[in-house]
Amino acid sequence: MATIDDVAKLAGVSIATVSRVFNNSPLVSEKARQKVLKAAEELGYKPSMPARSLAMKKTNTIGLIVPDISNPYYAEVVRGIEDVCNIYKYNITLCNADNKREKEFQYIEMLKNRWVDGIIFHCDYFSEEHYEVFKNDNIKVVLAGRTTKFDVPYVGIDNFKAAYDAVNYLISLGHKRIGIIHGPLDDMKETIDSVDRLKGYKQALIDNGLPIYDKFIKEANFKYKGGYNAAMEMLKGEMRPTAIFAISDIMAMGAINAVFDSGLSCPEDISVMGFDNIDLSEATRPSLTTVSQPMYEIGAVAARMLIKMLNGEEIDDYQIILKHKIVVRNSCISPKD
Amino acid sequence: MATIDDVAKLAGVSIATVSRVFNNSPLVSEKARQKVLKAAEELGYKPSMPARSLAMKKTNTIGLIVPDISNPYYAEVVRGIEDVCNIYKYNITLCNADNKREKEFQYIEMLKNRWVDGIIFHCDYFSEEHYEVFKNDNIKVVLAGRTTKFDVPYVGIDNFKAAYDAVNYLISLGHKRIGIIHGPLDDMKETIDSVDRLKGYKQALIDNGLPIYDKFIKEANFKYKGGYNAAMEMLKGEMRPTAIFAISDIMAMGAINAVFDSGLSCPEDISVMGFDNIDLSEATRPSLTTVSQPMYEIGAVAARMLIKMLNGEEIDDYQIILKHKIVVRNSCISPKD
DNA sequence: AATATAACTGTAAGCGGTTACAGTAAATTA
DNA sequence: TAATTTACTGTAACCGCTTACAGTTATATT
Repeated sequence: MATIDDVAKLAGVSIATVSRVFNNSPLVSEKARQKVLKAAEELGYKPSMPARSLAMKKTNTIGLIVPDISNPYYAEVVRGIEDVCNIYKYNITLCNADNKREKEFQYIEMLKNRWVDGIIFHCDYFSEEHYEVFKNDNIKVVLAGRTTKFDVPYVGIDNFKAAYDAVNYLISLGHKRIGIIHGPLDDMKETIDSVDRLKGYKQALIDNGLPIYDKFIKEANFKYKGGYNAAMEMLKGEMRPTAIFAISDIMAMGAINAVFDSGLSCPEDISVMGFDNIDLSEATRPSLTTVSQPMYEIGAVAARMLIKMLNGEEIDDYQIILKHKIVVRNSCISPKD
Repeated sequence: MATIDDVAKLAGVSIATVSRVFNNSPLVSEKARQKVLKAAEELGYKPSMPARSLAMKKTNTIGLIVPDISNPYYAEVVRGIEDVCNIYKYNITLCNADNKREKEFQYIEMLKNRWVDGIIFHCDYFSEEHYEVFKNDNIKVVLAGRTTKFDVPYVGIDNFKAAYDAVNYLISLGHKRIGIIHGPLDDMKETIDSVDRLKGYKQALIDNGLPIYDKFIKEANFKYKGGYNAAMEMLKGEMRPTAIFAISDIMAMGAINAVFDSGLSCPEDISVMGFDNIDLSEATRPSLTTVSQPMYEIGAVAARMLIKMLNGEEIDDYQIILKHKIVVRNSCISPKD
């Protein structure tokens, strides 16, 4: 590969001039600029990023840590991130940490050694430990899809409110016995999706003067099968709910099929509501009424914010809550009784 | 951040020794090694990748170009890639090219300037132009999920054979009127998924002495709605197929719902077969009989091959065809008549 | 015409590492 | 004990770029 020296020699100028041309410095005469451009063209020269990074202490790269890219939810977020990074000439280094603390820190360490300009971090739970690491190493970071009590920039949604609204919607339809299928709760740490959504669910019931039945609260693993099994159990026995709120669409799909396999029909006997509004939620039968999360926007806005931070631009708000909304389709109707 | 000089000073050795320690050179005394390690520990020193990359002309980074990460199919492939890259201490730079030639070349150029050690390339159609670019720039590349007639390493599946097997399966069930919903054909270029699968479909019919009806061949866009519309049209009018083969699961889901919305039932009236075996294909009702593509393995094997190439290791086979298989579920049964 | 200014241009010192090569001290060998 | 070998260690050049600073022209000013 041609280097800056080759170009300088061929163009008959110094390497400083070549560098200036490629950095759009105004300190170059038009004549010199043309000579350099011509020489570069001839040699197929493009500046080497690693060399430039070393000299400028800037890599134009953003590290991206997500739990699992093969999950459609994160894939959509990442797409949003990549799109805006591409616009601003940033590159993305992708890391799958599987929500494992150890892997996360390992990746953070590695991204640091690679001098990434900043990190977009997406995890289930942003702990104090995370906070400390980012703070001590002075790493520019924005949290995607998650809020936190720590002083860290983020863009996410209000999970509590979203679940609250969802359950309220079901109640407004006339439902009084509403089940929930939530995700793993760990140690009931705050600000996990599952915890917040579960809280929102409970609060909605309370605010409407409805009782909370433990039998109607089931934990699953965010997978289809998990949703299926949880719903199956919930539907066993005498008293069953008239509606089930699954906090992910995938689990909701499992729930719908569990309803059918229990000899009941959806939505006639049991309404099922999802969360996320993934592409396929309109493909189920019945199509899924769900809470829509703006996944692409979460990614795009987070990336935009980070890039602004890197450029030292003014930022109005470091903690952004994007709006969720209820998408009404066919899986929820008023109960018969 | 501490540099190698800081460590050298603190440890009372030269930077060469520090470098040797971090490169596991045997040319260091145990005493010196300990001093260096201690000093590094104390300063929190880790070698800078950009500097190292410049000196060694190796970035330990692999460029990854896919059409669209938000498509679950590619997301799964990417996960496979990332997992093995992580094992071998490689990093991934992710690029979404949307199957646009221009974006692809732009990204290739950019990855080159970043001195990535190699590229894993996933596109719909690998053209001569692509071949030339990779060849001229002497870029190490492996194609994922795609075969080609050019002399380029790849790991993919045999789309022709896969479609052939799928249609054969339907025929073995007793179907004689089988429709296909394929993807965009462009200019009928070779080695596009769609073209190969369409050919496999036709060949299976021919080999079984069945007629090919144009009416039963519909083009769609790999989306749910596209599959739905294509199936709807196919089901209109007098003569309709008894089975529909959609070359992606998503389109198959559309087809299933089109069957229902036509007042027919699946699989009793119309069998529907998919392609890919994405996670959700077991979540549909009826669950989807489909051709399984080993997406994760495609990614993992491609990454492993590229890394071997980068290490100059021996490689048995530069062109690997992974096995597909028919996954029998409930959406296909024998026709009534 | 001499001087000041503007407009470029080049030299050289980094950026943080790797590594060839030369040097030194200790251990072996003769 | 001297010579040779072994086992480290350090010096310095280099990787390809940026940029401060010191020129060097050409142009404008007095």
